[in-house]
Amino acid sequence: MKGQAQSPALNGSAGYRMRGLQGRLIDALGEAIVSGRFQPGETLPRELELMAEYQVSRSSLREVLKVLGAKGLIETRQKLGTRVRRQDLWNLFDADVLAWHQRQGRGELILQDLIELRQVIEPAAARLAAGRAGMSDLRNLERSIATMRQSADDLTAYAAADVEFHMAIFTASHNVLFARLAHIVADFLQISFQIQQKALNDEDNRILDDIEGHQHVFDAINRGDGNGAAEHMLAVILNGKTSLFRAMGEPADPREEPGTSRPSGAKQKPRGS
Amino acid sequence: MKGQAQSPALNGSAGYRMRGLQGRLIDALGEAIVSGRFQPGETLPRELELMAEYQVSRSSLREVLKVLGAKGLIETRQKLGTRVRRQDLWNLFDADVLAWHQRQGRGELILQDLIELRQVIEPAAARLAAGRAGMSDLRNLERSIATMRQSADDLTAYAAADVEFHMAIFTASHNVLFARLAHIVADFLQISFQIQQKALNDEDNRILDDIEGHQHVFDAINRGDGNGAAEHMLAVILNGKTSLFRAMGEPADPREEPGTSRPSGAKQKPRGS
DNA sequence: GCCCAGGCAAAAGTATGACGAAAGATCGAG
DNA sequence: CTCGATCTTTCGTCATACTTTTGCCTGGGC
Repeated sequence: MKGQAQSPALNGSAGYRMRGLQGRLIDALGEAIVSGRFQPGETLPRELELMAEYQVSRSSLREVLKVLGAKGLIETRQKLGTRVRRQDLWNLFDADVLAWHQRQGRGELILQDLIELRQVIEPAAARLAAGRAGMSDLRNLERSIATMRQSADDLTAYAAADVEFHMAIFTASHNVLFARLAHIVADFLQISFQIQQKALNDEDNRILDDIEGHQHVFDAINRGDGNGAAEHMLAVILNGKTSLFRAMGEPADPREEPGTSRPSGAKQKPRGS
Repeated sequence: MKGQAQSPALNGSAGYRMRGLQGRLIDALGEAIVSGRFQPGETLPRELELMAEYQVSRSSLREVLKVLGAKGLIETRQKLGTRVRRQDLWNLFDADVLAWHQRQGRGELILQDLIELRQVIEPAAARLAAGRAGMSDLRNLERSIATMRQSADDLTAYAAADVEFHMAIFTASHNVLFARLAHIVADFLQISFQIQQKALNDEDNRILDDIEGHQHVFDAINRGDGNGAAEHMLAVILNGKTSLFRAMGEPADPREEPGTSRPSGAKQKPRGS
């Protein structure tokens, strides 16, 4: 399970299989919606047309639409048809929705928002962990760091151990909502590693710093030092952030324009194909 | 309650309608799973049996199962049947899943975890808002506070305005992930208000303090003071937390918190000078 | 005795056609 | 011009049949 394929759609987070007719259709339609091919507010083709376009039966199509509806992407009502919902209603904390964004241009935007979230969440999780970690939590953390040390030359193994460490922190926080975020962060980390793999190769002494950073987090948790744990965790994330941005060849500059709402401007797209 | 006018969490967040046969079945099965009637790892009855038990056709049942699968509750594979997934794979950031927890005993547990999350997220969102809020954001915030002031005697209107304020903060952070959390927090706040309605009635001078707290948050954002915004937001949340716990007649903190018996705002991120 | 290949069967996956229900659109009565 | 009954479109639900996947069992080979 640990070494699951790095297939683009990080499966394992959704309760359905990505393979098969329906799975592919979920993927295709989800990505089409996220990509903006179907804009929010727009009503996408009726069931009959979709059946024809994607060559599936009504049952399969409807099950697909139900899934997308459960993820908050669409909303379907009788007589009105199926409409794409406002973007802030999409369930962004869903691995699939995240992955669809990832495969579009917006991926990097989400990535930055995710980093901001991590900067806030993970120090807090570490702080909680410092006060609540049990024996098994500490053992998991220790083991992850040990694996990181041992596999400083094997980047794949290193990445896996790193992911394990961060997930163990969330688990040790004993807060189910934080624990849920762990999986989101884990997916994020896997994407990050894919991006910065080359950068890490270039200067792998950074890995040693990284390990030390993780060690400091663990030490703080181990002695119940919540503030210390939070601080060191923040440092770890910020380090990862800078090296990630370097690998992306992007300025570590956050967004500059907060997205001015343009009421007009969007000319109506013609219906049909 | 059947009143769907402002039925809190249930509809509005999911892309499907809660009414109708399927909606009811989604609700019933989801709640049954969350309640533990079907334990994680356990495989629930096959489609034929479920059809018989709930008196629905196979198509409807399968669409229901697809929804629950999309929310991460279950996982269905050929030949094996439908299994309940590990709890940490459930999509807790889904309004329905949260509502199902709410309707069980676990509701209060989640409530506490949610408060912890808010203590971390909302100050951060306020901090971001201080740096990014645009004109329309500030106007929305101002309007919410004004409405709060005007409706200090009408608790329902007050609650609505309060929710609006917190959502406006998230929006002003211009981070889509935070914006997504806004809806979760909004649902939480509505539940909170239902619980503490009587408590607020008892001593409604607390409302005035509450308003002042919100005003301070706005002022800080308005002058671009990130740290100030974060601190005041934390204060607002902690105030709400204590009054909520008082209303629930529960001990304020069953769990041990790491040295935050008196949560001083001093642990904020150190900012250069 | 262990292991792998192949077939069996059970359950989900897919397809089709029909009817029911909701809700926007239309048009006539007042 | 307003109101409301009716119409019509589209999703909601149902029933049934067929296909595909996959766990499991059987049996032969090493």
